[in-house]
Amino acid sequence: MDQFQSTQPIYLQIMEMIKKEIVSEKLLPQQQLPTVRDLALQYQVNPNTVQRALSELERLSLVKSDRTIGRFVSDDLDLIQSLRQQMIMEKVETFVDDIEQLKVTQEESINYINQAFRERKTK
Amino acid sequence: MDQFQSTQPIYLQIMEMIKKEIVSEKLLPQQQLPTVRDLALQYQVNPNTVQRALSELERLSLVKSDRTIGRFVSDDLDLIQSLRQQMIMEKVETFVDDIEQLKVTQEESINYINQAFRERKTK
DNA sequence: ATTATTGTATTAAGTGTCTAATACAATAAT
DNA sequence: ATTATTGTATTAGACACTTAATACAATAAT
Repeated sequence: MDQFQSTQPIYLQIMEMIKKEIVSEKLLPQQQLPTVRDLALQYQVNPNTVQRALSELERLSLVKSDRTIGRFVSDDLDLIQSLRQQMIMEKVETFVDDIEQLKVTQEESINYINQAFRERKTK
Repeated sequence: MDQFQSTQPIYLQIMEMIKKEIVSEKLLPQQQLPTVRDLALQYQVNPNTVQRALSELERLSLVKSDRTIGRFVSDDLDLIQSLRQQMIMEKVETFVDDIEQLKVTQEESINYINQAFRERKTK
């Protein structure tokens, strides 16, 4: 489970992974997260690195920690929903930026996207 | 012109920028690049950082340097073409990965993409 | 021949990330 | 009451990236 790319800080990559799990409801509102130590084992990184990712998520109010009980996903549905929308738009804008710089037209882009989705459904 | 994001090494970001300029023919085959020192001024970074980006590009055979003359874009059209295709596919796959993790459907994705293109054309 | 310009190399210092080891604080579980 | 488990904090060291300052090598321009 060495899933990290070397060019981006690991704590940011962990943040992003957990954010995705929250907005896609793999982690539900109020659900308890694994402990810092367990996540560190799971991700094969130092507990401090997980701690850093989690405190950033706490800064965004996406998780709350009760000392000695554990950490829980926020129950603020509006916050989660608006974060999801924001993440979607950011991915879309970045993609269209990139693809335009590569001189790919709108029609070609759509074809590529459809093709990629098609390939995923077959496997 | 402080266009760099802090979480990715600058030399990689410069590499990516120049690669995009080559595959999109803003830099033509055999065209001379600015000097290391000029690029450093232009990007507002240390010459060593530019040097690192350029020697990576040289490792990929995308540029060649003639000592004391300067650096030139490769004239290998096949290489450039296949790099472009590879970059496109990588952006597409990454986008579809991300968007699926955000629980966005194929149809919704297409709508978002079309919308983003539409907005660009009006401004 | 001399000078200027090119790419290249080296050394030192500063910063951020990550790990390791350890400890503390609060409280649920026993 | 005691113990175990939770989040949190601290200190030290290793490593990669970046900057700064400087120098060298090769050759085009003069």
